[in-house]
Parts: sequence; structure tokens; C-alpha cells
Amino acid sequence: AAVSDAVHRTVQSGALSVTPPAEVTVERPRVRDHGDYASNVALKLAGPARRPPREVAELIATRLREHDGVAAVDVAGPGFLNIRLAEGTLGAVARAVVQAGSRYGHTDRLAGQRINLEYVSANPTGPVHLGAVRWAAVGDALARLLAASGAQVTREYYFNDAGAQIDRFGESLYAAARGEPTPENGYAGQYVADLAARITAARPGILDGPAADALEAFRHDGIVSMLDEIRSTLELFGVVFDVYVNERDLHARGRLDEAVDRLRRTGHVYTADGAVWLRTTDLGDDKDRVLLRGDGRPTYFCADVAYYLDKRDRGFDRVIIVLGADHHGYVGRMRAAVACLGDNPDQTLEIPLGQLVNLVRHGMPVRMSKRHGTVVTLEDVIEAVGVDAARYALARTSMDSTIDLDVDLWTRRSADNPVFYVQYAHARLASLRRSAVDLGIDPGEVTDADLGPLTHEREVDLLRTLGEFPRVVAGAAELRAPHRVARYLEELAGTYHRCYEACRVLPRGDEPVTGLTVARLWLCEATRIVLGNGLGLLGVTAPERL
RNA sequence: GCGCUCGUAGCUCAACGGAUAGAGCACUUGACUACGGAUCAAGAGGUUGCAGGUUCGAAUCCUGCCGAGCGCGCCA
Repeated sequence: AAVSDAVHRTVQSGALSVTPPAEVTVERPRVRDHGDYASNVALKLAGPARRPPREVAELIATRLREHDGVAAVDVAGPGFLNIRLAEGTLGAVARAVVQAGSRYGHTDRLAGQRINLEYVSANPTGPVHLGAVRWAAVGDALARLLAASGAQVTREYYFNDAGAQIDRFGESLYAAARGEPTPENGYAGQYVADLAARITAARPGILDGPAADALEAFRHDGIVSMLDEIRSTLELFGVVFDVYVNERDLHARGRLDEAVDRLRRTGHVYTADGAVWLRTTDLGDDKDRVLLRGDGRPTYFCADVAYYLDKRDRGFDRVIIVLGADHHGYVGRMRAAVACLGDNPDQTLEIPLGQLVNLVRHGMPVRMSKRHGTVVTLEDVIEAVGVDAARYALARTSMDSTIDLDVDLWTRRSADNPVFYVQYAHARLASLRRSAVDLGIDPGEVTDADLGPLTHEREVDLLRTLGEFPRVVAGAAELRAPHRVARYLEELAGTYHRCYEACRVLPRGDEPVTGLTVARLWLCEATRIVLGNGLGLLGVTAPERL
């Protein structure tokens, strides 16, 4: 804010003939010699202002030096502003953290945005598989991040409970119940046999009645219990959705017909070879798409468009759908369809694509589920590494990278396991707090004056890192990149451990409790809070003990 | 064939067009009468797949090539 203000005043003074930018970038430089904060505004403005960057930087620096709390401003390199804060002002960070508590890190950066966030949406024809587990972890963390940034977020799960795949699922259950082989393109695996047996037991005599009734019963009961199972497994994983939408409901409510009508009015719909098409090539797709087949039945694409419209009609101004890279074909045609509807897909539809996951044990990919005899499932992952490690591991890597989730690494109770490294720091801080209580130390209410004594290099590092947290959260939310929070937590844990080595907190033996003791206790408490908040954003617990 | 994504230290991965590309692991050398050593300190490790281009500045943006994964139906 100070930098932005300085830029404005420089412009107002007539020294620069440019429009001040809406936002200026200020970041913590990687190299500590470059000050507490650094900005590249001068480099950005040099072009429009038609002045050398260093000259622009000097003009802004002059104004910036007039600010309270700014100790020094240097112009460095091609025209960076390196800002050093006055000693003692950093202590206020710890007070701010302690006073904000669990809300520290929250901002109103995305206030007013109504976001519909869809993720997982695994088919109800089987248990949640490994590929979707990543989107459960990442999607849920993203939802927490967006909410922490002030957005109004609805977490949504779409059940594809209509169409031929569901019929095949019902047929597979029916065949299994009668002891017949799995139909072609049907569903196999132990879970199918188990489920078929449960349904048969719950509906005595069902196999003796008409085949059509039995098929319908197996289809219906099969879907219902798969939905239940999926929901409860996700809940075990700490992932709970606000809204579950069934594709069948969209059909039943006439939403697909309505979508086709809406599209017709845009003039992008035509009929050819007996089918109804959407001319998505008008808006960037590489081929047109069928909405209604020759026999009048809608395609999945049609349902997808209807579902998008349904979300928009419910008042969301931004629709985000987290998908695996294997669905990337969906992106182009949906964007085109959205544009056909008159929306700007850059503003209303966002589809982050993520790479796939392999579960690895003893250096070898795990292909088969223990329990289901099919692919690896969410339950397998929970059983193999536990909820905390799985969620952390899946969320700490950029979605762009494929992940090898190494069971041996993530179950290890040592420093090379990142989730343990971070949780250990939290447990150590919690232990310290218990020790302080045992010693009868009561720091009372926190004030800036309490924190004045924090001048050790390691303490200052820690304060600076704590102060970064809200920006990290906001950035991670805006970039849809929860892994940034995990990386930050690892940095914070390391910074804390280094401070801990150098700065003894509690008095030894019969040493007195000093102002420094109190200051350091507050610093530790602030660190504990930030570690806890950060882990919370990832859906990982912050244990008091390990 | 067309399209999308990815390629960074030995390994797993960071880096919103910014300064000397960073962490952890593994490796080498150190620190334990411990506020939780499940930690810390130091060292070594790089032509960011290759070649051009854009600009004050490129791992990042553009073009071509090489390599890997995935996708391209009136399937779901």
C-alpha cells in the first residue's frame, strides 16, 4: 500500500506522465540483502513513462522514504526498489497473528465472488479410484482457500446417474446376483458381487419375478448404495460437499430440453443426418458437437451444457470444475458452448486440469486394490498412508505434475516426510506451550510493547515469514494452487526450527522470566497458530502431540 | 494424423516475466547433561530437453524440433 501510495504521489507531483497501475507488485526478495520487501514498479512504469527505469525508481524511492516505518529504500539492479522496514515494526506481526487467531490469513480479496466449485464427481458405478482422490484433496483445499479469501463458495459433486453406463452397471449387478458372467462392457470386481448379494438379500424373491423389474431394482439399489458409499468414504477423507446434483434430476426437470431451446435461440444450432448439432466451431472448437442423437436422445455433451446453465441459473458468476488431464477434451467444447450461450468463458468457466497419480510401494507402482480387486481406491489410499499424509502429499505438488505417491515415504515418521516435518513443528510448539503453563508463566494480553525485544536475526526471519502468510493464502487461492500453502508451511517449519536452535525461550533452572521470555512465547504462539491455520486449509490436522 | 499437458541438481519437487534458478532426500563433515535431536550448522551438486525469437530482463511468453503422458465417436 505504501508503494502504491508513493507511486500515486510521484505521478501527482508531475514528475511522471503515466497512469498509475491499479496494483503494484511487492514481494519478499529471495536474497535477504535485497531488503525486507522489493518492488519492480519502476521497471514496469519505465516503458510508458519513456524514462530510464533507475530514474523512475529514484523518484518513487524519494516519496517512499517519507513513510513511517520505512527505514531505507535502495534502488538496485536495473531499477528494483529494495525496502527495509524500521526495526521493531515487525513485532506487530506476531500480535496481529495472535489476535486474529484462526482467522489469520483470511482476506477479502475475493469478496463478492460467487463460485461453484465442482470436483471428484466420480461415477457411481464403483468406488472412488486413485485418480479422483487427488481432486478430492486438491479441490477441498481449494474450496477452503477461496472461502478464506472471502469468496462465497459452493462445493459441488455431480453424479452421472443416467445413461447407458448406469444400465450396464445394473445389468452387471443382476448378472452377478444370478451367478452369470459379467456382460460385455460391464462392471466386474469383488465389490459388484458383494453389492449384488446385499441387494438380493434386501429384496427377497426379486430374482424370481419379471426380469425387467429385477433389472430396475438392481440398477436403482446399486446406484443408491454406491452414492452412500462414495459419500461416506469421502467424509472419512474429510471431504464434504454442499450440494450433490444428480444427472437424472436434470433430465427429470426438463433442464436438457431447456438448454437446447436456449441454444437454438442463439442461432448456433442446426440439424444434419437426423441429429441436432451445436456449431461449436463458430467459437473455437475443432469440430461441431451433437446435442440430440438421431433417435432424439441427448448426448452427454448436452447434459454437460444443461448442467452448466443450471449452475449459472442458481446465481454463480464463476463455475470452476477440477478435472484430470484425461478429460482435457472436455475443455474446448465446453468453452465453445459457453460462448454460444453468450457468456464469456474467460470469466464464467474455469477448468483446472491436473495430472494423474500413481501409488508406489517399494519402488513399484501399485495397480490393484486390495479390497475391490479392481483399480486402487480411496479406501486403499487411506489404509496405506492415512488421511493426513494422503491429503498433504496430494496437495503439496502442483497439479501440472504427475505424482508418484510413495507409501514408504509418506508413512515414515522422520524429517524426510514433509507432513511429519510440519506437524512435528506444530507439536513441538504445543509442547512448549504446555511447558510454559507448567512453569506458571502467564504472559497476559499481547501488546506491541511485549514484542519489542524480538531483534535476533532468526526471530526477525520468523516474523517476516509469519507476515507473509495472508499473501500466500490469497495467492494460492487466486492461482488455484493449494500446493503453495504446503510449500510455505515447510519453509515456516524450517524457519521456526532454526529460530528454536538459536533462541532459548523458557528460563533454565531458576532463571527469571524476562520480557524476552514473554516476547518469545508470543512469537511461538503466533507460529503455532499459522502452522495450524495452514494445515487446516489443506484439511490436515495440527496435532498437539505426535 | 490432429490436439492438450509435461520435460528444472543423482531422486522427489519449488520458483505469478525479475536480481546469484531454490528446498528436502541421498552424499561428505560437524553439534546431543534434550524448552520434543522426529532438530540444527557447514559443504558439494545445474548449459532449466535442443535450437531460434520477443524485451531492460525468459525455466516462465512465441516458433520449430526431440522425448514422455493423455485425448480425439450420434461411447460414457
